[in-house]
Amino acid sequence: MAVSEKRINAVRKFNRFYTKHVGALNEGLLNSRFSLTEMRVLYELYSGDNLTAGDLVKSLSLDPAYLSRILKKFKSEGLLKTAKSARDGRQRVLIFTEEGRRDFTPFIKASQDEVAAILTLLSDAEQIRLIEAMNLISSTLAPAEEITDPVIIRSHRPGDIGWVIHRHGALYAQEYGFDSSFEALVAKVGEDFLTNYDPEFEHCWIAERNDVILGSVSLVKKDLSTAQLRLLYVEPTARGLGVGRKLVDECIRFARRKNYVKVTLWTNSTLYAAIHLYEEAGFKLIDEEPHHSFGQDLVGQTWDLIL
Amino acid sequence: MAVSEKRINAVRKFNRFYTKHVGALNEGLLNSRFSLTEMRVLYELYSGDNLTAGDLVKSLSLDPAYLSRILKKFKSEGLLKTAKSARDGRQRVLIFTEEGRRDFTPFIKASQDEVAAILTLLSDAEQIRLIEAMNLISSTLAPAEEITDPVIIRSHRPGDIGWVIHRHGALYAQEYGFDSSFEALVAKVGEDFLTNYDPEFEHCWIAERNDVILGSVSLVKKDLSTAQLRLLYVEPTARGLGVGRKLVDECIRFARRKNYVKVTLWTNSTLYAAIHLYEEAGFKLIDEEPHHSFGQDLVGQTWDLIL
DNA sequence: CGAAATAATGGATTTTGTCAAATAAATTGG
DNA sequence: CCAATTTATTTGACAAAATCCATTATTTCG
Repeated sequence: MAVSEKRINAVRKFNRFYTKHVGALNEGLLNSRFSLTEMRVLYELYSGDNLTAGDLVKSLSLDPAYLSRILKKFKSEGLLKTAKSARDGRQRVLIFTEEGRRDFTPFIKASQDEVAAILTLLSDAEQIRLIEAMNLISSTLAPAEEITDPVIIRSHRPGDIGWVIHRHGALYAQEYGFDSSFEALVAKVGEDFLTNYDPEFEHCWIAERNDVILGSVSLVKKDLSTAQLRLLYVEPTARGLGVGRKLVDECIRFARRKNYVKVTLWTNSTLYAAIHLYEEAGFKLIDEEPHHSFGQDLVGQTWDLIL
Repeated sequence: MAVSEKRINAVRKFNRFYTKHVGALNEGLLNSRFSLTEMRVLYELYSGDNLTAGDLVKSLSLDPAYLSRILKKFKSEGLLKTAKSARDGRQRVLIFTEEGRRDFTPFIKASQDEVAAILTLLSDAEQIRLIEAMNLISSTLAPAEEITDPVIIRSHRPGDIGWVIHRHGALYAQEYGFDSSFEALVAKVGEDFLTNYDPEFEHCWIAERNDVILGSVSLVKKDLSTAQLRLLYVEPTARGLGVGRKLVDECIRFARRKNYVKVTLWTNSTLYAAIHLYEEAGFKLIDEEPHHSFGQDLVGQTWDLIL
């Protein structure tokens, strides 16, 4: 399948742009006593554990001979020490000395400061979008085996319900053409949740990675035995990470713990991704009914899960 | 304002990731007769026009002497020719010879093929998302002088009111320790606006730059002759751009146009930045009254502007 | 006009990276 | 078990890439 030449060149343009950008960042560290390659080696050793020369050769694509000399220098300076590997007598495990770790920490700090200086120029929203974009690129281009940062599920904090309203309003308008009355409905639900929230029997979960929110869901008390799942949302950029499944699972676990007998939810037939999640979790379609809302002809659905 | 360490490290992680990624791409071109730096010089010349050595030194951050040697080699190989600049006799304009252009084209092709090979592994939607993410990163990180993009004031769209709730909830919790009941109040106001919005006499303005929201304000009808300014918000990182002033001005202009007699607003005494804006716009403090709300002891203020 | 700044280059040197071969320990296949 | 092969690291010799300092030719500025 042919790929559009425009897209190819857009990617190449970004490659050149980012090469320059990283180059500029590295210049800041350039007047130190370590070269760029030495820095990369030290950083890899700093963050990894029990690494051998061979590991570094592979992960940094370095010439073994070159690396050997770099390590020799570090050893002679007292930054590193080596220990014969227990598993393989040919290997040396590389270990930072106390002094080495102390000497190198300032460079980590400097590198962090440089990035921080760039981030402070951006608004909170810009930072979030930047990191989301970076995560998207990494996970798209990374070989599957590479691990990405973990998705964390936490309880809601101030601002989170607003975020839920914001994202529902924006995304459903964009993808399904819903009008403002949908955002108004979500705002009503959100306001109701914030005002009447009973922590004993209700909860809201936020999924995030790197302090960037990826999705959310809430569970409220409908009556003594029934909980209602509401406002499930997953960022388009986070699809495929299992965020939706994790959120639904949290809901069900919480409902069980609180001795609810049933979890119910209302959704619309066009929201395939969400409905798929509900089916997988064991929800059954109870009722369907057409309605005209949010400027669209829709089919509302009620799904129940008996616990 | 401090930037989250998680975010800093997420960015640094991406930098390392992309350094490796580009490094891997470059390896493909490595067994050619050009070095990486030579390649970058040739790309720059290939895509730019009428460049001088100085231009390249700046855009690629190269040592002038080093570049001079690279160019000398290219000239001796017949890839490039130079012409004295008309504007400045010290400068030489660098021009690809026919032969040079012909010789270099295959490398462009090879680089395109390499990128194409990666893109073909992705679905159409993934390609689009990848490129969008790259564009976002480029425009976000482009050198400061290029970020003089204008701040635009526009009317609200779906999702915007949610954003207003989100940012109020998050920032006022962080800076003033307000609890969730504040977010609930904002959500109530927002929901009310969305539900009862009368475009003829009410409005909400969003300030944004590069499609990123920086602030907002709304004006609603209180009675026939009085408009109420509500929910003024400016991103902390956008302070000093005149966003707040622009938003308040819009409000007042709109109120005048709609023949309101008075604009009123309610705020709290601790919100100095906002109050300063109101004073500058001509608002007068009418009434003050202590209250306990949002988990804090506060002093509520009513300000009026007679039009 | 003369002094200072700028664009480009040459000389000398250092730093960085590469290739081939050597050493030493493990693994494999009979 | 042992010879052959493979793997992890090191050394030697060298080449390529990059830098520092000084110089020349122009231009710009006061």
